[in-house]
Amino acid sequence: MSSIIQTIQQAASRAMHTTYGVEIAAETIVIQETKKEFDGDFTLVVFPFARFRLGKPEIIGETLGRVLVELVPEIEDFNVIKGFLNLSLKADWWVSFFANAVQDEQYFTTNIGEGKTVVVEYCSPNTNKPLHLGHLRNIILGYSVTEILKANGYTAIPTCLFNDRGTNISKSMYSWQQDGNGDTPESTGLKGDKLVGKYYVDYSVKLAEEVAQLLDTGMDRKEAEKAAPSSQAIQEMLIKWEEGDPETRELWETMNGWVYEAYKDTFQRLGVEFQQFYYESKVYQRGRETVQEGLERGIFFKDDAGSVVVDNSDVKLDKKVLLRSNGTSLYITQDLAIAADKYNEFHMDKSIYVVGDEQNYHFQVLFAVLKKLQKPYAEGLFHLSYGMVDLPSGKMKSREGTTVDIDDLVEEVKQKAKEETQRLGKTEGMTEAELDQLYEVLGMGGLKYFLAKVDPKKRMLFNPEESVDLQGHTGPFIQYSSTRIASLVRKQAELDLPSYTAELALEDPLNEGERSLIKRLFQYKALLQEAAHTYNPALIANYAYELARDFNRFYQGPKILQAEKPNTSSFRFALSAFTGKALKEALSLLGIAVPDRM
RNA sequence: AGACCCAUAGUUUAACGGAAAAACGCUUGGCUUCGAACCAAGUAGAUGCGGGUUCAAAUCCUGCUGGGUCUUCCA
Repeated sequence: MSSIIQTIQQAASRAMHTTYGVEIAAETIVIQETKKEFDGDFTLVVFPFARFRLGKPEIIGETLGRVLVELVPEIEDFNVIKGFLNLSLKADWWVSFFANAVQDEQYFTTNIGEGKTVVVEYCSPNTNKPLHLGHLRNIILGYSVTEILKANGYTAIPTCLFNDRGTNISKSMYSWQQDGNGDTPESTGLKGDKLVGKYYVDYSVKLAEEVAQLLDTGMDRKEAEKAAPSSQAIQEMLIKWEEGDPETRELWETMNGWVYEAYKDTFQRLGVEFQQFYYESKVYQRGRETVQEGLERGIFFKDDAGSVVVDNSDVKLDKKVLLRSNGTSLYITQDLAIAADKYNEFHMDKSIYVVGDEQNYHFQVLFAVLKKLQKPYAEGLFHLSYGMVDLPSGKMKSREGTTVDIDDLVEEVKQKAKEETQRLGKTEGMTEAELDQLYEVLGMGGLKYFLAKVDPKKRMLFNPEESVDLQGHTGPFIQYSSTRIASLVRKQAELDLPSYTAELALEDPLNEGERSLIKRLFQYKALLQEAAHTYNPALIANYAYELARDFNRFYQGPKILQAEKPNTSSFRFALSAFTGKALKEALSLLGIAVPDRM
């Protein structure tokens, strides 16, 4: 069934042909939602027709409007303002649209991705510190994109890469060796990632001191950074690790183990689950094979120093080293191997990397290299790049320990949700366990929503005060609308209303609140598709807010369950219940749950 | 030095090349209740600056200014 919008486009195209004799492809005709300060449901933009020199847009609009009313039975009326032709559909059409939607079990899904597989890599931390606010934005994006793709019929596979070896973890290991006194998460009561992160910060502090001393002796900065004892120690440790030195490997396993254990908790609390994990330590060697292959095929070359290099100047990028002169691999080397691993395992059509925009260049290079190698998956690669999260105090730096830890943050918002809930006192009769669950859902909802509502590519400011706001354009606002609906559902069960069916005769005309709400629900599918095409969860987040606002207006209007006519009550109730489903669906795409009461 | 990204109300954010929209804040009004974490009303802008393309530019092109990132045999 073609949508009403396509119907109008096609009719308009025909009308322009018969009345003016001009050919305009239906799909090029712009139809948009009518702005709320004007009368109408959809607006056809007439300005572009001006190029046919047919006269004033107003006149064309009038003429076209008259023809469309004749041609399209769903259209009831029209008005023209400048070059905008506003069309109103018959109320009956909206009513029957809604009746169909209610019966449609597939209403909140599409099948545009059927038969296609997408691998989504996200989170991907260095295993030397706790996950922080930046990761949280990443996780919400990655999780949501995965869910949005699934809702559109794609097979979406969430994966996570652990950068589990190299200098970062070595710094924590070295510092622990020096000053750790055999501390463990158990002995200190610290979560494993925090303990390891503490030593990482300690290391940086110590290194800075050493460098400062060397600078005093007149050494220049670069030299000093290299010559510092701690720095030297890391180089040794890296070599020992590569050589498989048992003691080093054991410490590495142990400390990473602490971190994984802690991450598991955090992932669970956030509700994310990965289908596949990749470990830098397992693949970093294998990237070399790909590099070798490129070298043999003459796509890469060896420079004077003996390192393997690719020249990307043909695609407006620089030269890039792919393998060090000593034969060891680089960050990009391992990404070559992982890309291949993903393809071998999943034969995906698309592969998405959710990574911060500071790595834009890296991914340009990576994708360019894979294209040169003519890999079958090269065309489906996409870097979902997002902006950094800033704090009012400035940029987060994990080396300086100025990050906002996810676990701490969640506790903080949960506490705020608790205070607000208690202040409002609407939770009588709930058990301690239920209350705790509720605070968690609300706090998490507020936090996730705050991060999800901003366009991914934009840098965003995280103000701890505002982000845990519970009023206005927030997660709890939407959750609140949902609990109102849940409450209606409970009440309705006690009433004896006629059940809602498509045949139920409406005895009252559709009012403004009802109509706006149905129109908003009408947008769901198109929006879900757009979110999948643009990999943009913010579209869903903002839609959910608008839907909740429309519902609240409707709710504040004439009574739902106690309308004068029972059939009207049934209809309004069905509209509420369906809105509740839509809110729940939309929020679930963002990993946000809805409570029954709050 | 070069490349890329960003700049919208006091603040945080929206807006397929098509009528600049919300929230927070501030000022009011609405609970003898289908839940006031709500609703309604008021308040605020020549979309950083200058050109250009277009019937139409916050959006595209271009030159500035300001902020950020990258261009390392770091990850």
